[in-house]
Amino acid sequence: MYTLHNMTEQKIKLSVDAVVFGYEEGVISALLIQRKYNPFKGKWAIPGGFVLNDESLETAVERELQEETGVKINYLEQLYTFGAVERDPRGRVVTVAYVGLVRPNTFKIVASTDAAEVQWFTLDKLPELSFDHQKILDMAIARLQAKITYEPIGFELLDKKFPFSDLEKLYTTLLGRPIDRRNFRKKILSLNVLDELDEKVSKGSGRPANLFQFNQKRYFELKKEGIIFEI
Amino acid sequence: MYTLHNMTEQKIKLSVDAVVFGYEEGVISALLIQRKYNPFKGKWAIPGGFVLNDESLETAVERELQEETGVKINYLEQLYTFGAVERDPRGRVVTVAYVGLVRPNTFKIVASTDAAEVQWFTLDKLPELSFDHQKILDMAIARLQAKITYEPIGFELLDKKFPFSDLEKLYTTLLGRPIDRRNFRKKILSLNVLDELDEKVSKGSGRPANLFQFNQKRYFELKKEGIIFEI
DNA sequence: TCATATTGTGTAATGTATACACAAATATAG
DNA sequence: CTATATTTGTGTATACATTACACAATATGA
Repeated sequence: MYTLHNMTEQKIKLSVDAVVFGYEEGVISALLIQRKYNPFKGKWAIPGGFVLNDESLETAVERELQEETGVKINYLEQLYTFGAVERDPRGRVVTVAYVGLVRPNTFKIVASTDAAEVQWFTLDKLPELSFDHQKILDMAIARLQAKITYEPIGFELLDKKFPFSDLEKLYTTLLGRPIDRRNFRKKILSLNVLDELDEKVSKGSGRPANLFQFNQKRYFELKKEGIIFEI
Repeated sequence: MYTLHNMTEQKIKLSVDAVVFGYEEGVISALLIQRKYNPFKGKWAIPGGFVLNDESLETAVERELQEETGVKINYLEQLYTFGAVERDPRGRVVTVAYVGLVRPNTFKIVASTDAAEVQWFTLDKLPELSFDHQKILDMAIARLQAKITYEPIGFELLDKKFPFSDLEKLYTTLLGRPIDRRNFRKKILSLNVLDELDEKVSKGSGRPANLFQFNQKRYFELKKEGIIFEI
């Protein structure tokens, strides 16, 4: 243990990184930047950067995402802190990793500051990543897959109003296995967190679908009563 | 985003803290230290300290625990990273918090370095804590309660060989609600991760109990096959 | 208007969780 | 030594939840 005054020799830098997931038309993607500078110049990485002295970790993540990619994050949660001694060739850098969810269709991604390029990569076609970012991304995927079964975070990836089939397709994709449509619908509706709207939408052929909307207020009420979301 | 060379102005210190739980005779306790120096001199806190430049976060936790309390940790997992700007009056300190489980009867706790005192506190009689440590402890309790229902970490708090009633009492305590003995036993045994030994133990009056032992190897095999532990 | 595509819906069978009571083996008190 | 108290060990019936499964309704496009 050291008191702070004789800890001036601590040379550890603190950064934040965010694995940002987006979903569109049955495909999950992660947002990556191409590094403009060394180390790993030209290689892909998850967006992130160093924390400023007077900003919280969450603020840092949001600022970096804004700066590097133009993304406006919809849902953000801390994932894990990676502190292996040799994870950054520049020196000791500990990074607090986050998972973010966004609706890709609500904005345009634009590379800036230290990102040469920003791009969505579908999870089955990821490029080689810098640092230990593959490990971080793997953990983020695992977290997302686990979490959608016990927290209603899937809605953060869909439009505010969505047909039930979108939700079903999202879960099929995320869980990587088929879902029985009838049972899934029954279960989700029995959770009482979806409002069925008086609007229909038809995409191409087939019977038009009713639109639904996640009722977050109702969810928090139920959560307070100890009623849990589980799929 | 900043590159490392112009980040020499980052003044953030990184520490680790550990909420260490122990269990004995139906009671869960947390290990706390009494601070020897300011800030919060004389007040209780969870053990921890600053990370050295060339050690991993886990190494730092184990070192600090050893230095301050003499504890040999049995199970350690990262909990959350706390980075609020004003959480430490000395300046910006971000801390990576861990949860540790130990068997209190396997060693003697001893205060040293910056701990004036080390003591086990049962969870219903916790003292006022320094910094944001109450928040950390609350989160640690929540994590422990949640985790014992889907990972076999309860065994880390018991003796290697234990009667079934110990396990049952542990779960009753942790979950804070009564458990049906027969159903609990059925469920745990059906998970196939306990070896029933040919040893009996009798504590006071009553029929002597058979001893059981957690078979970690078997657990990992089952986990690899995707068979999950759930209570 | 016919074929094709997608949404919307109920029931039976299976599996899982819960509720519940008494005999066996020991210690202790009389 | 016997009776009583204490703790362990065990099975079955019921309620509840999950799963499997098929066809009608409503649209588009040829």
